[in-house]
Amino acid sequence: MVHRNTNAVRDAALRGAGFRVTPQRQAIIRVLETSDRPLSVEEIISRMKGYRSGVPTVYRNLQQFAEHGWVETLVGPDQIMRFVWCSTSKHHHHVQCEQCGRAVEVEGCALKRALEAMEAKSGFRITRHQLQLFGLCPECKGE
Amino acid sequence: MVHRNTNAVRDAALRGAGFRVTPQRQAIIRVLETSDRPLSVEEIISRMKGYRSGVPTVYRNLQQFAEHGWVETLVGPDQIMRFVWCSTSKHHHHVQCEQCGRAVEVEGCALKRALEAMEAKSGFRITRHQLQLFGLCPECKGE
DNA sequence: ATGTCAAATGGAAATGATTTTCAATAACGA
DNA sequence: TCGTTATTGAAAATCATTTCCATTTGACAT
Repeated sequence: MVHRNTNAVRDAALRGAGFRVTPQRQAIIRVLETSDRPLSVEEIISRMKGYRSGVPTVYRNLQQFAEHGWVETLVGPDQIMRFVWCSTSKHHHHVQCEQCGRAVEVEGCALKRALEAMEAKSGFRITRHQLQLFGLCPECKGE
Repeated sequence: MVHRNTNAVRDAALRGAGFRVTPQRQAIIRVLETSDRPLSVEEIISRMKGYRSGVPTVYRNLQQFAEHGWVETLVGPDQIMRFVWCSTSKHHHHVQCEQCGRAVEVEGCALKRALEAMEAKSGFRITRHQLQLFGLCPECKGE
């Protein structure tokens, strides 16, 4: 029930954005939505059940999804692109656990005041920012 | 006078960190110190006066400098590594102008309060963060 | 000065993630 | 059902970064 409904919502979103509904796209979204951490293309493909997309297809779709604000693309020091599904299209950030790798969204953005201070200091008008947070998740910090 | 003094300071810093003083290292540092924006390895090499380093040498040194906190490595969506010289080893951020590309350091970090709010929301203990700021520099926002 | 030796360099080759090409396939409106 | 057009994916290309390794060089001791 829930599952079927989720799929319907997803397909409607795809169509609404002008996408055709293909099993590849569905599979990519399904994997990202159920992942608790950012995934590389390789990881996305290996986690697909029942359907295996080609590499270029996954890259292409992720790029398109990113343009729609559905996924965020993260490039760490290892130079590998990783992708997180964004449940909200509102401005938000991700915190990732340095121990277990799990990442969660932090909705909203508490940076307003800080950005104003930095604008004053630098003389720049700050129009865009990207914040990556790392730390310990509730479980990992517990021990 | 000033120039000679700057060189002496730089060489002393290199020796102090256990590096040998080579013309390549001096050239890399000189280019980064006098750049008003992050540079790729290709750009660093093409800006060297009088001395041209090999590509692997530049990468190796930049990595070492980054480990010492002398440079910050930025990887943008174009997947190319760019490097900025950090005049201070204290925590700071960089704002880059989206129009002209110029980047400046914003010393200090006004995020303390914001990070506490995000810790409360997420349940994570935030230990590290990376903030990239973009906007318009004083000149470019003027028109 | 000179010798010694580990650190440093750099050309060439390797690596490997991402992108391009293009022919085949499939979604979807008519 | 059919035709149009987006989408897919295997293979090849791209290209920034890294590795290899033979050669050079900085720094210290003699």
